Amino acid sequence: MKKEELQKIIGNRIRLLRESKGVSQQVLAAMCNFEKGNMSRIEAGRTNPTFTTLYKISQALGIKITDLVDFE
Amino acid sequence: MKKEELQKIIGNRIRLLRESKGVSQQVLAAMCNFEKGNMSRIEAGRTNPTFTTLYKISQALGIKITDLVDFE
DNA sequence: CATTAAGTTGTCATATATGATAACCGGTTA
DNA sequence: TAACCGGTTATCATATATGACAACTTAATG
Repeated sequence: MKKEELQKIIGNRIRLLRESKGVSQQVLAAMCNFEKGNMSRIEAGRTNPTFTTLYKISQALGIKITDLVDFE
Repeated sequence: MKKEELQKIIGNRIRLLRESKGVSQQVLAAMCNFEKGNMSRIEAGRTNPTFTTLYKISQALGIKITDLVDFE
């Protein structure tokens, strides 16, 4: 599995979960203490997030990180 | 939860899983296409691995990434 | 039409992950 | 003792994540 593909997968998963919670990128980003533009990049798969970034997002979404990375 | 703490948690988890498979850092690192020194850093919690690095490690360990990040 | 909200994109500085190399340590084994 | 193995640590160059900011688009709303 190639890097860009993985980034898209995790990005799409974050988007899916975020939308299921009915929260905007803006709000979710703020809960993670960063800007909406950065959240957009992550969801678009244009970055390879670190473990701690994924953890922050999972916390903000109110889910476990295991559920955040649960794909395939 | 602070960054360093999270890094240690994931590092310890990788070590635990690696040892349970009875494989050395050297061998696991090679399966991930990097050097043993880098695996040592990750396990020691001295780095904040990216999503793709965690994925590579989970694949090398023959487990799902959900199981790799399954802690607490 | 003007304003606002949501999202995208480009750019920047700074921090740090990655991957490699080498030196080193402790234990084991020939 | 010497050689080897598993692991640690320091250091380096390079790539890229992070976080912030601004400009832009589109859609909805006053």
